[in-house]
Amino acid sequence: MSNCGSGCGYPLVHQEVSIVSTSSARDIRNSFVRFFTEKAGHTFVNSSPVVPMDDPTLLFTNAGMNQFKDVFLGQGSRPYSRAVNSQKCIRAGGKHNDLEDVGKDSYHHTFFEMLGNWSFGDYFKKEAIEWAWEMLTEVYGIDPQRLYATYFKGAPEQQLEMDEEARDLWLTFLPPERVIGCGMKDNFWEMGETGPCGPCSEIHYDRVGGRDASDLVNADDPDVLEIWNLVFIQFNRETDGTLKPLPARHVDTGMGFERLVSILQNKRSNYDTDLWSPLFEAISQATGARPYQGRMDDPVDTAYRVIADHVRCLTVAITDGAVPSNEGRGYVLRRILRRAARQGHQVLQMQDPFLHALVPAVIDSLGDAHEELREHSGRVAEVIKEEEESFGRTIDRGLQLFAEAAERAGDSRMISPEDAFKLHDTYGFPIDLTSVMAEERGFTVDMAGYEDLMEQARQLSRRREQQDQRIELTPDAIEELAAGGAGPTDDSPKYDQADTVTAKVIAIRGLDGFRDQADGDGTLGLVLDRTCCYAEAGGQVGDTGSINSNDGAFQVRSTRKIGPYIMHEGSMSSGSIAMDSDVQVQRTGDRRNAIMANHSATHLLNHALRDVLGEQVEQRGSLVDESILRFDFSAPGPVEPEQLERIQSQVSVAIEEDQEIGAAEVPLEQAQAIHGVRAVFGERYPDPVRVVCIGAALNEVLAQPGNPQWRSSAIEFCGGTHLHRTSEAGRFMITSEQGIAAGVRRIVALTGPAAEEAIATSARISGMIEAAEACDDAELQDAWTSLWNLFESATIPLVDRQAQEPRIEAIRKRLKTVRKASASSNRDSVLEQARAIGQEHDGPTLVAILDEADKDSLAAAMDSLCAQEPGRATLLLSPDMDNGKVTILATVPDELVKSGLSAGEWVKKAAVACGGGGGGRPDRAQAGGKDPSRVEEAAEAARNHAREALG
RNA sequence: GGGGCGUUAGCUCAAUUGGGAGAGCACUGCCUUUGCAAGGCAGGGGUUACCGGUUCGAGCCCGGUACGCUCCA
Repeated sequence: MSNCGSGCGYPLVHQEVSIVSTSSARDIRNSFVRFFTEKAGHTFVNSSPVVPMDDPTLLFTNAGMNQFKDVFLGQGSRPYSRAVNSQKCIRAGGKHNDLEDVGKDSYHHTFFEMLGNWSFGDYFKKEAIEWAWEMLTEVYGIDPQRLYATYFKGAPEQQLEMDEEARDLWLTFLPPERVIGCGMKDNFWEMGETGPCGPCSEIHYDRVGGRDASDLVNADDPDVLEIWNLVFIQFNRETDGTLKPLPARHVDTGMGFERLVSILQNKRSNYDTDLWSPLFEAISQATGARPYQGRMDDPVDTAYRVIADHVRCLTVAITDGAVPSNEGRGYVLRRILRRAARQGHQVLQMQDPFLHALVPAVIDSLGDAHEELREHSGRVAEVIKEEEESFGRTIDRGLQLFAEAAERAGDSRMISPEDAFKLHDTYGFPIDLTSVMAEERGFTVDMAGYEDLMEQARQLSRRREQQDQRIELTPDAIEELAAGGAGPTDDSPKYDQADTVTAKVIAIRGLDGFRDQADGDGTLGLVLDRTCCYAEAGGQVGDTGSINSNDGAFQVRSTRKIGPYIMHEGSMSSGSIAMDSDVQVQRTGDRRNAIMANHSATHLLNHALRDVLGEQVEQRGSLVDESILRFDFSAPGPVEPEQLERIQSQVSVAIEEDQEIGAAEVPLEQAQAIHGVRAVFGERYPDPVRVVCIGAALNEVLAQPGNPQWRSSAIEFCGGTHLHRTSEAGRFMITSEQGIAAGVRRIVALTGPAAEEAIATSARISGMIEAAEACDDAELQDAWTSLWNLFESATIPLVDRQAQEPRIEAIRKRLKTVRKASASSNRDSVLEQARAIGQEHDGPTLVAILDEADKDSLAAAMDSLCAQEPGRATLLLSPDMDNGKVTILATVPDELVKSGLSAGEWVKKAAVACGGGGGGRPDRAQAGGKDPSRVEEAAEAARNHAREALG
C-alpha cells in the first residue's frame, strides 16, 4: 500500500552526482521524500494546512514540526514512528516575521517549504546525522568540501553539557576545523518558554568553495548559509526553568527547500531558480513590465520579487481557508496583498487588479506537490481580486485625504505628523507612499514627529491584559502521573444514560502544580480514574456538574481532555477533597440533555443541508452547547427562504418519525467505505473511529457499507454525545441564517423547550400584528411601539420572521401616513389660530399661546406671523398636557435686539415661569417648560420681560 | 488581545459653541426640447446604526451594543 498520500508517484532517485545540477525543484523535493520512505522506512505525511487547525498560539504553520506538536508534548501519538514530508510554511506576523525583508535580499520569503524527517521515540542522533550526510553528498551530490556542521557546545550556567555525541558523529565525515561548536542562541532549540527542547546541529553550505569559511558560519553571510537543522529533543523545560530528560527522545529536522534548490541549481539567489522564473514570466505578461534581471538594488526587480513571493503566500493561505480581513491572520494576509498591490501600482504602473491573474502560475509551480491548490483555484483568484479592488478604493480615499493634508500644510510645505499618522493609522495609507507623494509636490513629511506618534501608538497597544488562568498539565506532569501508576481516565461513561458514576481522585492540580488536597477558593483541576463528564471536543462544550466526597463538594465548571486525562476544572463549594478519595461524579443532567438534543439535531441539519442545497455543502465549523446549535458550512450564496423551509421541515420530520440513533466504534477503513458518510474535511480521525448513525440500523449499514440507500441517512464520524431517539429533541427551529465569510454561511437553530419558546414568542408577535392591522388610527402608535420593541429583539423562527417582516413594514408605512396627516391637520389649525391672532394684535411685541401645537407647527406659525409683520418681536407658547411639556419659540428682529430685547433671555424668562429652562441666539431662540398648567404665568412673565426690556 | 476612526435620503457626502436635518446624483410628475451624460419647475424619499444617560432642547456631549474601516502585537 502506498503510504505517501494522494498522487505522489515519486521517481526513483538517480544517484549519479552529475545529474543534480540540472534537477528541477520538483525532482529535488521528490528525491528527498523517496530517500526517507524507501531507504529508511519513513511514512510520507501530507503537509498540514498553513492555517493551524487547533492551535490558537500559532498564527500560521511556520515549521514542519507544527503538525506533530502533540506527539512531542506527549499528548498524542501516531501509528508510525518515522515521518517525512514537505511542509508548507508561512513566516509573516507572529514570532517569526520575515515580511519586512521580502524583496530586499535573495532568500527571505513569507511562504516557503520545509523538507523534514522525524523520529518519534525511534532513532536518534546517529541515524539522523548519517542520513543527512548521505542525502546531501550522495543523493544530491553536493561537494563535501563545501559543507560545515555545528553542534551544541554546552552552557554551564544552565547545567547543559556539550553535545559530544553529535560532534563525534560529524567528525567521522568532516575535518575538525569544519565542525563548529555553537551556543544556546543557534544550537539549542526550545518550543517556547516551557516544553520540549534540546540541542541541535546545523549543516551549512559555502556557495564559493575552495576556502575555509568556518568563520562565516552563522554570520549572516549570503554565501555561507544554513541549509539543514537537525533538532534532538531530549529535555522538557519546566515552569521553574529547570530541564528534565524526556522519557521518549525525538528527532525533528528541517531543510529550507528554496535554498536547497538554489544550491543544487547552482544559483546565488533563491529567485533565480525554476521555482520563480515561471512566476516572473507571468508577472511580466500581466503587467507588461520589462523582464526580471535579478538585481537586488533595482526597484523593478524588487517589485518582481515582492509580488512573486506574496502571491505564492496568498494563494497557499487562501487555499487553506484563510481570508483577508481586518484582524488576526486575515489581517496579515491583507497587509501582504497590499504590499504586493502597491509595488504593482507604484513601480509597475498597474491601475487595475492583476495579482489574481498570477494564481494559475503559482498553481502550475506548486500544484503537483500540494494538490489542494488545484481544487480551489477559482475561489482563491476571486478572493484576491475582491481584496485588490477594495484596496483600490482605499488608495482613492487616501489620495483625497492627502490633498486635504497638503492644503493644511500651506506654506510650510510639510505634512504634519498628525496628518501623516492619521493617514497611516486610520486609513491604512503607508508612510512611504505618503512621503513619495509629498515629494512629488515638493513637500516633505515630518518624519520625526510621525515616528513619535507611531511609538506612542505602539506603547498604547502594548499594554496587555492578563490572560485567564487555566489549569494545565505539562508533559512532565502527565509523565509524572503515568509513572505514578495513574492510568488514563476512563470516560466511556460519558455515553451512558446515568448522569452519575463513582470514581477515585488520581490528581489534584492547582495553578502552580500538584496538591494533596483540594480546598480553598482558588481554581483547581481534578483528575479522576473515571468520569461521566464529556470533555470539550468536536464543537460540543464540556459538561458541568459536581464531584462529591464524604468530606467536601467540588463544583465542575468545565471539562477538558489533556493527553490521556480528563480534567474537571472548577472550585470547592464546601469542605475539602483529598487525593485518592472515593467520590461521586454528577453531571448536570438537564444541561447535558439539551446539549445532546442540539448535537443530534446538528447531524440532521447537516444531512438536510446536503439534500436541499446539494453535494457542495461542507461543514466548516460547529458549536453545540446547552442553549443553541450553530453550524457553519460552505455555500455559494444565501439560503433561499423556500430552501430554508424545506431544510427545517426535513429535520422536523426526522424528529417526528422518532428515528433510532446508533453509535459504534468502527475500523477507520470500514467506516470510510460507508456510502454517503459525512466527515469534516481536514479533520484527523482516530482508528477505530466512532460512527453516529441516524435513520438506519448501524449493523445493517456495516453489513453492506456500499449500499447507496445509506445516502438518505445522517451518518457521521463523531465522538460527541447523542440522543437515543430523534423524538427526544422535541422541536427544531432555525432562528438565523447569515454569511460569516466569503462562501461560508452560518445557521443558528434551537431544539426542545427553547424552540417551543421561540414559537410561542412568534405567535405572540403574530397576534400583535393582527391587532395592529385591525386597530384604528388613534391606537396605532401604541400598538406599533409595543410590537416593534418585541419584534426587534425577539428570538423567533426565521421562517416566521421572514413572513412577518413585510406585514410589519406595512404597519410602519401606515403609521407614517397617519402621523403625517395628523401633523398636517395640526399645522393647518395652528396656522389658522396664528393668522387670527396676528390680525387682531397690534404693537411691537406679541406673546401668544397656541393650543396643541407641536414644535414643527409652532415654527410654521412663527414663520407665518413674521411674514405678516416682519418688524414685530414674537414669542409663542404651546402647552402639551399629555406629555407634560411647554414648547416656547421666540423671534426678535434686529432693530429690537439693538433696543435691548434678546430672544435668548426672553424665552428663558418664560421657561423658568413654567418650570423649565432654555436659551438660544439673540434673534431666535427656543425653550421648554415642564409644567403646562402654568403656561398662562409663563406668557405673563414674557409680556413683563418684553415691556421692561424695551422700556 | 489592545488602540484609533466611522455609521445621516437609494448612492456620494454636508451640517459652525447643542438651538428648525441639507446638497449633488438617482427617483416620480409636469413643462420645455427631435435624438447622443439635455434643460427648467415641482414632488416623494430620514427612527441621523441600535440601546440608555445628561439637557428646556441631542445628528452633535457621555456610557454601552452591533457592524465596518484601520493600526499595533
